[in-house]
Amino acid sequence: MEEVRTGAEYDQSHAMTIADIAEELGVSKSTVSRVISGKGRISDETRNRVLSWIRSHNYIPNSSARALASNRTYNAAVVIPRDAGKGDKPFFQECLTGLAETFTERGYDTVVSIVDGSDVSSLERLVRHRKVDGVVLTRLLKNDASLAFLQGESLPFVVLGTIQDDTVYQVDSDQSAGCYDLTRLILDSGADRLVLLAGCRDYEVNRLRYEGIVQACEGSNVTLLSELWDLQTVQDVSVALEQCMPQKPDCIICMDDVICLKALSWLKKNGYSVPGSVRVVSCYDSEALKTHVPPVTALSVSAWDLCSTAGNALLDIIEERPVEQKQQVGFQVKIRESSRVIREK
Amino acid sequence: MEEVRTGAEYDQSHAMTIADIAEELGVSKSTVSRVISGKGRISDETRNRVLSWIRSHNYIPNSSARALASNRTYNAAVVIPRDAGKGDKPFFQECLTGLAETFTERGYDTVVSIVDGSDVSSLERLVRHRKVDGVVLTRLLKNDASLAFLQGESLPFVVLGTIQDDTVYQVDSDQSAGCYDLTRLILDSGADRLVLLAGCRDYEVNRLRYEGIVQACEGSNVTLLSELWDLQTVQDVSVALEQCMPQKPDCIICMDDVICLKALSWLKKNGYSVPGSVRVVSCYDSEALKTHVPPVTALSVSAWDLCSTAGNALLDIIEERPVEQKQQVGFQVKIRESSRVIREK
DNA sequence: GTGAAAGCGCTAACAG
DNA sequence: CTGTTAGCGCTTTCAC
Repeated sequence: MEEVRTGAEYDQSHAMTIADIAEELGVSKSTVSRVISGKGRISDETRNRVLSWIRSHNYIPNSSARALASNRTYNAAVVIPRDAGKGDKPFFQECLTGLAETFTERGYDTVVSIVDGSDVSSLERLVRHRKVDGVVLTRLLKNDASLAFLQGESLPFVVLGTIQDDTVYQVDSDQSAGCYDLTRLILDSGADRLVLLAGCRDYEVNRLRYEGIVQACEGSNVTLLSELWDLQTVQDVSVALEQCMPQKPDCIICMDDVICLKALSWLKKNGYSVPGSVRVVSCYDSEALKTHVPPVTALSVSAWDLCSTAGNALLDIIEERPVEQKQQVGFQVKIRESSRVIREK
Repeated sequence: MEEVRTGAEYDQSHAMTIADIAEELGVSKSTVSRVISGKGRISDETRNRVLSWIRSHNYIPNSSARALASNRTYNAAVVIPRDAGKGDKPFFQECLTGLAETFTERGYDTVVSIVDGSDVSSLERLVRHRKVDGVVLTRLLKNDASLAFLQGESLPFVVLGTIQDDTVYQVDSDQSAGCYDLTRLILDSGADRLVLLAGCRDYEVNRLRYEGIVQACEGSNVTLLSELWDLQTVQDVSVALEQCMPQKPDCIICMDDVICLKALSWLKKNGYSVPGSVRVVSCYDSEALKTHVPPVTALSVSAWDLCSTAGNALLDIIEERPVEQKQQVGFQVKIRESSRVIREK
């Protein structure tokens, strides 16, 4: 039974095919194909014979052939912004890991596409070459080029984040609600002189966070002392703080962990203690904030939840299962030292 | 010329094929195939006719078909440890970005495989399904399971890191030499009471760093006051420091940025100033170290150099160009505040 | 339940 | 230089 190909099993170039299996087992190729795909009726006996042969010979089908014939690659793409290297590092890392894991579990492999601002050529190639069955976008800009491109193609995709257009599948934590809660927490504990240190206005996520913050403030008839936008560099943050610290804020709201860390570093250098002279909170949690001295109060969303939801949604769309257009995952306000009330007002 | 398929160009399911092109242009499929692949002789006229048709119709070949026929997927895999989420984050992120960029430039797409310790099943599937033409491993453990698996397959691969076996393609910075230089620097500026805070003994890279450190010490007839290994958690590092600070070291060598940050945090909490009461250096640089207060002296290797070298090496192997078995990229000792000499001895 | 046969879209000898 | 002819390995009607 095995004399013909002995030893050849280890040679990639002479890998077995369903034809080999069919021949050895005295059945037809289609029969073998059927038991592999699980489609069509097969007698238990035949199925078992084929399956056990496959297992014992460690057969794995050639996916290019399968892709060509079935028009399905069993690959899914995840799009990562090139500048993930700066800034929100852990988040995209976790996204990638989480998505890859979800895909793997369901028999798909993960292709990455790094896009740089509006240059989505790598994504374009991937999609046009039909190398993937679907795409998940891990971040959304205003006028997002990847989004625009994908909307023009007829390929399933889901975005991590929130977007007005409800023809696109999206999963997000409720950023507004989260920031609302976080801000409420601050306000309720007596703060009323708030400043906001924010990042790039182009990010949809920042808009949503802002919305939540402002809503909470309005609810308490508080207005932000200052709001500084488009903070990128250490320099930017320093300038922003120099500008707003004279206003004697009692709490600084940072829109993400990166800005927050820069702010904390400036505060320390300039002799402000946290939370003694000013309290600090962040709308995005990270390891660094957690281990900071003092630990920083922050809004925490589980990238893993986000990704497993998004990944499964994508595969469901691909496999034509029903999927909700808009899904949300939970968030948590992690209350830590940096927002402690030192002196009651 | 376009009347037949008007509008169909936007429909993935009716994408054009070389057969369509051949027909419309009155040439044969192989002619079209030849101009696309650039193989074989074609008259300039024919080539231009085909090329301009392709461009104006925005034709892109179907890669599954190409893969099946040519036995080449134009995909390359990068293997990332699952626990990249904890610890060395930026490094793997940069690796992925760097490799993806290199691959893209040369017409390949990037497939990721997250492996979890010795569970390399996702890599196995990828390789056995023949979904990639080659693999780069971004980290090496002692008895690395991915390595072992790949050595059994006849698929090109290159590893980031150093390994004894010189049948495997490898690219690395000279970790030993780098750590040697770093340690020398410390010793030459008068330190002689050194302690080492180290991570997992299983990492080849840690062994190499250790080697360099020890060599430098021997050159100066200094022995490490203590060396603490397998430090993972904040807790581990605290215990380690509680144990070695009573020995009054004048410099703490941390094997990587993660350990270093934990150490710095402990030192601060426990009233030690850096570099005042003790100097601190790290064998691996990171953004956090650079922006730390004070900035930390560290050995810096450019993940980007590493990756572009490794990525190109892999593709060269795949495309059967000559490649050196072992390549090294440079490193730099970034001298910063944390190792400043406060009181000359 | 199973088999025969016709592709999927591209590549690669082999002729001319 | 270009066309003809087989496939690559799997899926998928359509018969039996």
